[in-house]
Amino acid sequence: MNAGDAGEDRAGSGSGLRERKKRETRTALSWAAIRLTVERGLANVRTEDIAAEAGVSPRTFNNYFSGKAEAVAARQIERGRQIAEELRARPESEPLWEAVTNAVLERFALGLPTDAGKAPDEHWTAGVRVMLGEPALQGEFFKAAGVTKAELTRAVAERTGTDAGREMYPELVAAAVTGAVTVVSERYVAADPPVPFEELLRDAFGQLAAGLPEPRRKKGRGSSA
Amino acid sequence: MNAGDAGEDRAGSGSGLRERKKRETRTALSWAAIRLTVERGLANVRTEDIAAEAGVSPRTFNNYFSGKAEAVAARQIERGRQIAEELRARPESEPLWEAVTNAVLERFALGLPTDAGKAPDEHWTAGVRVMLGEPALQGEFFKAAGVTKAELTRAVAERTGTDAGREMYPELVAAAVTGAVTVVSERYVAADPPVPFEELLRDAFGQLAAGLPEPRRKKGRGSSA
DNA sequence: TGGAATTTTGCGGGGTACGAATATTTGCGT
DNA sequence: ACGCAAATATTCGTACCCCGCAAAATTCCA
Repeated sequence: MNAGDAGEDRAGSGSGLRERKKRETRTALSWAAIRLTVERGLANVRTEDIAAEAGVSPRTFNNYFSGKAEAVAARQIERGRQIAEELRARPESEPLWEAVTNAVLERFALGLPTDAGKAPDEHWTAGVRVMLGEPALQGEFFKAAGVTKAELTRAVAERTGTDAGREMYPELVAAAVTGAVTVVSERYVAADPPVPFEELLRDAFGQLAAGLPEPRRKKGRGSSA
Repeated sequence: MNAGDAGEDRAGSGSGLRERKKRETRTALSWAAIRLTVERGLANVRTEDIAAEAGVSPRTFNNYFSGKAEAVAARQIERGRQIAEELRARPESEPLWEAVTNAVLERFALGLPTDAGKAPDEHWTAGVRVMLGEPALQGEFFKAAGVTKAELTRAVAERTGTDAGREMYPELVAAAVTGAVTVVSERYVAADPPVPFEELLRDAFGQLAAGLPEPRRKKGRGSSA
């Protein structure tokens, strides 16, 4: 195998020194890529810098990631994977929407400034907003969402006893959920008078579960949430 | 302005010679990129080849597109734009879901082999399937879907008289729709006993509009759609 | 402990993206 | 019709990126 290859590289698989080091290097590289990008902007970060930051040779960087963008997005993929994992772990008794909501809240909304007492660090969050807007990264972010969708599809299929190969249902749910989470996250980050993540999420999922009913507007006013 | 820049470059804007030539060059480049990629695979296409195919200098290619991937995806973006446009053009009387369904069918399902009498050309369609799977392109494809989502968001907001800045509703609808269309397209392309596009689409939208109800499975079998 | 499996690394080559300067084409006023 | 100004295309040069290859270093396990 060639280091970062797609083999059974899953986060918690092997326990040998080898596997652990590989995972550590991978995380270190991804983390370095993120930090440098937030601080200087993607264009001013060379792969060489990232490698140096993680303490490996430049060539090794490309053994793990095919490019800067992929390295930055690796974190999001990991988070998505954890959400799917959490969904599988929810008790069978929970209705699907409740389980999904809880899974997202459990694994996604952790460590967010409004919810935790972290130091928001204006400089950092501003940089993050810039990073999320980088055109060269958005493709990879969407791609990450695609991976998450795939994992959620499997989890939903399992949970509802549906055959994802035959029915569209699990994939439709997964697509709607990832889409909604994306929307919610953007709103959450951009909200100027900050809004609790959970509130936005429940609102969004509520609309989805209700079939996205068209808000009948009376005369001139839009209805308020 | 520098050729392919983001200015008011919209498909049907200016009518001068300048604007037209620009649009023609752009389409020629995108089309060339697609054709060569389908025939040889993305890795065996140099930007130089694409430029040559379109009859411009290599440097000019990069004045229009930031890379091969973007050039290939340009077509999809255009299609998405047309769907949003069609949605705006649907009569106000149509309920939202119906209007969306019609808009998609009108502008998306055109020229599909099963529906039209085109020559399927096995060689070509096989190449297309390969292209759609190219990892280096998927990011850009997702990005294209993102652009479409944005356009749909505006169209839905207009149509339902909702303020997309305040309410999540239009964006949620747009996200769910683009997600569903993606799922449907994949199924349609992969279906071995071919299935009509319209059938899949109505099924998917039906489930969305119904709130994606969890199919209560009885004992051992999944329910059929 | 010793060899097998795996990973890291340096090197080299083919390409890509883009800034700057220059040439060319188009739009438009007179 | 002419010629100037603006927009666009081209040429050239540079920095960087991605990856194949094969040698060196590390880890595994019997």
